[in-house]
Amino acid sequence: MKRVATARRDDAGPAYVLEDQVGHLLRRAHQRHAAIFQDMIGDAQLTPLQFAALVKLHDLGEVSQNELGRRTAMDAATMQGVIKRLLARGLIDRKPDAEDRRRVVLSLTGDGRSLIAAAMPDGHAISDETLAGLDEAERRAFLALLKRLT
Amino acid sequence: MKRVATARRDDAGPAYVLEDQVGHLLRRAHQRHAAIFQDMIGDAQLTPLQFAALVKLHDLGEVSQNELGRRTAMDAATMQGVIKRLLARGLIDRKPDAEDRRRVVLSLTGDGRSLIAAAMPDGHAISDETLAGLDEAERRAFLALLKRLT
DNA sequence: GCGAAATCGTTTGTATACGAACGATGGAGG
DNA sequence: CCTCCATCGTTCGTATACAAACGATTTCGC
Repeated sequence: MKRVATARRDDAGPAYVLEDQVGHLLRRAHQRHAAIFQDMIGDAQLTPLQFAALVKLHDLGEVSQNELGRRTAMDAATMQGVIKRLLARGLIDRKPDAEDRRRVVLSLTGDGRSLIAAAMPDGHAISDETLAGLDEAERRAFLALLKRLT
Repeated sequence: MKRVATARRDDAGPAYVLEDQVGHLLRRAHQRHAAIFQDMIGDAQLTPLQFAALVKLHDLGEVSQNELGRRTAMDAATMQGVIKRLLARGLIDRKPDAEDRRRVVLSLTGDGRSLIAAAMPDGHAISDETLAGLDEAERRAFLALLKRLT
């Protein structure tokens, strides 16, 4: 008897189909989200990471650079670049921490505060559009499972 | 009556919670997968994209550079770098296409073929470990939903 | 045929992503 | 007090990721 499902493969293991691998699918879904983000973020001209950093600064008020990195899942080296660009655009402030001289304290400027407040609805629309193919129940199920993979 | 769930927010829209956004979750899941990949790929010293390119070349035999990019979801500029590094390691060959002088034809070398054959089981193990938190039914449901987001 | 449009591969510039190493500082323990 | 260790922010090197523009080539429309 020949196996039907695996056709002409004689080895024991299942075939490695790139399109079925979770890593490949995660990468493609992330690509699509980034494209949607860029299309829908509008005038703000923010990248997903810059948006995330501003949102967290909006939530937290003042926070050290490394702590902001942990809250937004960026490592210290990546944080450098993101912070540098937000500083250059005058969206955030930076001052030394009085109690720990290793640290710097980050916070939003007035420009940063109004820009992220205006962009917040876009953030919701972007998440919505990314999940456009799924109905409400499927979205809840997908997000719950996705959270367990982090 | 005050709303309980939204506490002190007076606006109409839902709060923007970074940790609940699909883009942020996709990014973190992809980060975790990349870390697992690096841990488990072993001696082969391949990145996820290099692995994907070799797998597709293994499946297809000969293919143009742009076509390989489409099959692996890489744009032409990204492809450049990946192909350059695989060429430098002697894992792939490159020759002009006789019928279309714009194209180059890519294929695996003997080294490339044996390396990807040896690494294929690692690919399965990496996908398995990435999904470690989910049972069989959850994995199927998650992958089916994830495919619909690409 | 022939001019326009599309495709192929390349290069440049910007922005993640992260390992590794670094100097400066802070905290813990003897 | 003083040494060891951890943490903070920085820099360097490598590898995606993609927009944009480019020259060379092919195909399409008429």
